Amino acid sequence: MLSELERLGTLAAVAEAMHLTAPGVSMQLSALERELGLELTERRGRGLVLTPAGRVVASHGRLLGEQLLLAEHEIDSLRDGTAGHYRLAAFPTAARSIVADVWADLLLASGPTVELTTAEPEGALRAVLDGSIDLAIVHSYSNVPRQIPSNVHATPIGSEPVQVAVRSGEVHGSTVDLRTFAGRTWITPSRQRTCFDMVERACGLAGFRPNIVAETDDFDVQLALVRAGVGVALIPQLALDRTPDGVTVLEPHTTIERHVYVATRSELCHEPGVVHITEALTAATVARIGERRDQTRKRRPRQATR
Amino acid sequence: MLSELERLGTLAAVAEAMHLTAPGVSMQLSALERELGLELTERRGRGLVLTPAGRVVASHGRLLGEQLLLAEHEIDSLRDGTAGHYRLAAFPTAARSIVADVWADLLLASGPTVELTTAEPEGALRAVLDGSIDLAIVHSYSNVPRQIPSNVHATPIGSEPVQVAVRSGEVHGSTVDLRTFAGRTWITPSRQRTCFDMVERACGLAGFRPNIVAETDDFDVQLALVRAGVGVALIPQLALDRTPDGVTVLEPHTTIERHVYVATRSELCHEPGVVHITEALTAATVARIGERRDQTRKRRPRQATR
DNA sequence: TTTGATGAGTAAGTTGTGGTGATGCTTGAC
DNA sequence: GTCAAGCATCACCACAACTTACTCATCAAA
Repeated sequence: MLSELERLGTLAAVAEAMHLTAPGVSMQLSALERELGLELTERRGRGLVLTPAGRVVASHGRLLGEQLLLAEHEIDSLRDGTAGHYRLAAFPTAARSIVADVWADLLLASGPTVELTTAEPEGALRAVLDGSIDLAIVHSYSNVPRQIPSNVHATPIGSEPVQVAVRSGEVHGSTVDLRTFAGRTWITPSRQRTCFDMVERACGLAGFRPNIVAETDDFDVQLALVRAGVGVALIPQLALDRTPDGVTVLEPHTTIERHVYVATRSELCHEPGVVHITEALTAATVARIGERRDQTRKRRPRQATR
Repeated sequence: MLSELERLGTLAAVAEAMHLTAPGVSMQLSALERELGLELTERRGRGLVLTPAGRVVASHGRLLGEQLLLAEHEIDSLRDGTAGHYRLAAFPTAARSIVADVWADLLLASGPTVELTTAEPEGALRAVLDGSIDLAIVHSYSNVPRQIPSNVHATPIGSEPVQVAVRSGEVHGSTVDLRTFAGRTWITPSRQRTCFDMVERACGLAGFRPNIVAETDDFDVQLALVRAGVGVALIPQLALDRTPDGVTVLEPHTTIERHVYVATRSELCHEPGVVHITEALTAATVARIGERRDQTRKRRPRQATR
């Protein structure tokens, strides 16, 4: 009201501009003067003008109004998913590939913002359940089904093949039977990971137990060890984008897929912002793993339930 | 409320923190959700947690709260005169001397801020009357009484002597009788100024009419003309801080004083901020004109009235 | 499994703020 | 001098915000 009064000069004009009556405005202003213990207006002729103090208060009022307008605008964008802030957890390989890709797009598009932590699927799903995380990027191997809690919704965003990494020159051809490596030493993820189970089961299906000589969750470390001739390893496609020279990647005869999902609490899964981010992640995953996989992928991963 | 809820986790705790009852808070929040068309909270066990949208709204609420707090703080300072914003007019010589001095102090002290325009006393007083200026620094010569409008209050902040400026070598000694220059050519302010009347009356009192060959309100220009030997001039002390070489300044036998006032509308004259600025201006004037004048000044300028 | 404690949500009742309309007073224009 | 414009005050009304009382859900301990 003060700000309008400064602009319009008379209380009657302010009242009209604000769709009120003059007494209403008058009472509001005198109430404010009483409350603040300051003279804000001063009669000049038939009109009212602001005192210096009134002008200061008016400018604060304008500032508050602008802030409120800003808030309203962002809240409007919240409704259609073009704004918002989400806490995202992703397993490290996804974080450094698809999340990094999407993040750049989000920054450009001034869409929703995210806050990233890296976590293995087990921990990420727990965090989704207890509410400390809004979105989790998790994975599950085709030979190690993952339990998804009942009130968590997992949207598949892509699948990638698991490949065999061997020292260059050891094996020829582009595909290979795992049996070939029955007698070899193996490099695997650490035992508490489902990635470890994936390796164990793949070898089991091929009829042998792997002779494990190194355990690490860092696929870059695994690749370095493979290169050094320490052993062989099963490594998902996404982690192979920086395969060092001296390491050859082969497709196993028995395909193993790693399915990637975006997991949220069921209540959130239809939120426009979540949908928006999920779509962006899907696009990034497709771009990373490539259309090529769309043909080879026989069984499209369906929504995982308990 | 949302912000507190984010911090405290339960609605009951929020209610207690805000000295309300739980249903009150509950109704407020559900009203907000209805109004915005967004789910802001979500039940988790016995408590309530914010949805991602809720967190965004909460952060806007916090921002608004901070802005409001800032406003309250400044309004508090408004009451004791340590904040505020005032529109100040000053005659050019005062603007470049005492106002410039005070401005630096105000910036340092984070006290009230000012907005300066330069104006000759006539215009400045008109602006004070019509409200477009809060404070005016005006002057009046001891031999040209100035009309101060009835509802304008003028506080004297200092007095300065008017000196005779002549080309160096023309006259010897430190004081001089104006009669000496009866036959000389004169440089004066322009005719519509009271400064002009001051010169005319001073010469009249000395028994002659000045032979005016140059009119300019800029005392620096007057000094340059004096130096060039165009004529002599009567110049107030404040304008003499940069007397060029080749110009000698003499005290006339009949003292002429220029009184400097801060003029405000009567309603404003006791406002703490106005008092604060007036005091600062007084201090700056004393510092400029010097304590020396306090002795020579016989008649302390009293508050001017109609 | 039952039971009690804690907490969210709903319903009904109360209060006080924020507004309107009528009226009186001041100011400025014709 | 008269009239219109505009602010302030008063009486009155409506509704938003809050309270109390109660119900229902959840969780922990017996």
